[in-house]
Amino acid sequence: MEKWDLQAVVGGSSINDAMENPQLSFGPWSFQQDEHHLTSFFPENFETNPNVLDLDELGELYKPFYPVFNPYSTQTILTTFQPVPRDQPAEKPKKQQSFPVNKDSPKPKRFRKNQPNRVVQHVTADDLPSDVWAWRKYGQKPIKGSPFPRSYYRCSSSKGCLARKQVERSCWNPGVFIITYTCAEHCHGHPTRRSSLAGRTRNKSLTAAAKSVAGYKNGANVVSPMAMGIRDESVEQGRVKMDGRILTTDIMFSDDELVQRYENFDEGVCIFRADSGFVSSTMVWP
DNA sequence: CGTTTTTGACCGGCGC
DNA sequence: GCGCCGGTCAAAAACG
Repeated sequence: MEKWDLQAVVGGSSINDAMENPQLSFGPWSFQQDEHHLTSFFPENFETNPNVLDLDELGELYKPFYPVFNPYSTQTILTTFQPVPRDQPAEKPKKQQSFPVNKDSPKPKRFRKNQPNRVVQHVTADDLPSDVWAWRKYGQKPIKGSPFPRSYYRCSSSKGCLARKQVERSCWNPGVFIITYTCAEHCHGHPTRRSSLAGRTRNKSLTAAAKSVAGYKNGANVVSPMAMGIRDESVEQGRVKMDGRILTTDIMFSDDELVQRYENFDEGVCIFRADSGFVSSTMVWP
C-alpha cells in the first residue's frame, strides 16, 4: 500500500482566527514549503486582491469540481493538508508563492515552526467511535476564542510512541468535535488488549458525555483512519466512496454556502471557500 | 496496585 | 524584552 506523508497546512488560520478575522479565510494563498513538501499555506485578503481570479498555476492545480457532496455527512477530515508520496522526491518546483495584500487587510498569522504533521477530523458526538488505540490524557487547556477547552492525549499503548491527539469542541457547532492528530503514525501495532482497565472507565459513555456541556472531557477513543491505515473501512464512517477513492466531506457546509471549490485529486487536496469565511479541504485517497 | 484523570505550573514560540 | 498563548509536565486524586 502506498504510504503518504501528511503535511499540515492549517497553520495560523485556525477556526478561531477565522472567526476573529473572517477575511483571513478567503484566498489567495501564500505557500510555505520545506525541502520536499508543501508544509503550509494561508489565505490572504481575497476581496481586495484581483490576482485571485488569475491564478494560472492554481487554476491548473485546483480545477473547479463538484463532488458528491453530502452536507449530512457525519465524518469529516477538515482543514488543510497535502499528502505526498513518501518514496518519491517532490516533483513540483519549490515555489514560494505569495500575493499582494491590501495594506488595510490584516496579515495572516504565522505558523509555529517545527509543527509536527497534523491530521484534523471533525466528527459529531454520536459518531465518536471506539478507537483501537489506547489514549491517555495528559493535559487540558482553555483555548482563546473558544468556550470549550482543548484536551491533549498521547498514545499509552507503547512507551515511546509519539502519537498524540487533541480534542476540542467546535465553537461554531458544539455538537462537532475537532480532533487533531499529531505524529499520527504509531510505532507499534494495534493493542490487542488493555494492559489494565484501571482508571479508564471514567467518561466511558462518549455519547452521553459529548452531549454534556463539559463534553470536552471525552474525546479519547476516536479513530484515526490515517494512523490506522484504514482506507475502505472509512466508507462506513460516513465518507463517500467515489470512483474507487474515498472522499471525505465537510459537514460544516451546505451546498448553498459553498462559493467556490478547487480540487486536485492527485494531490488529495480540495479547497472550499464559503461565505461563512471558513476554509477547509477534502482529502481523496488514491 | 497499576493505570488514568485532573489541574496548576512550567516552558518555548511568537507577536508587539 | 515582555506578555500572551498553546503544549507539556508532574503530583495528587480517582478508579477498578
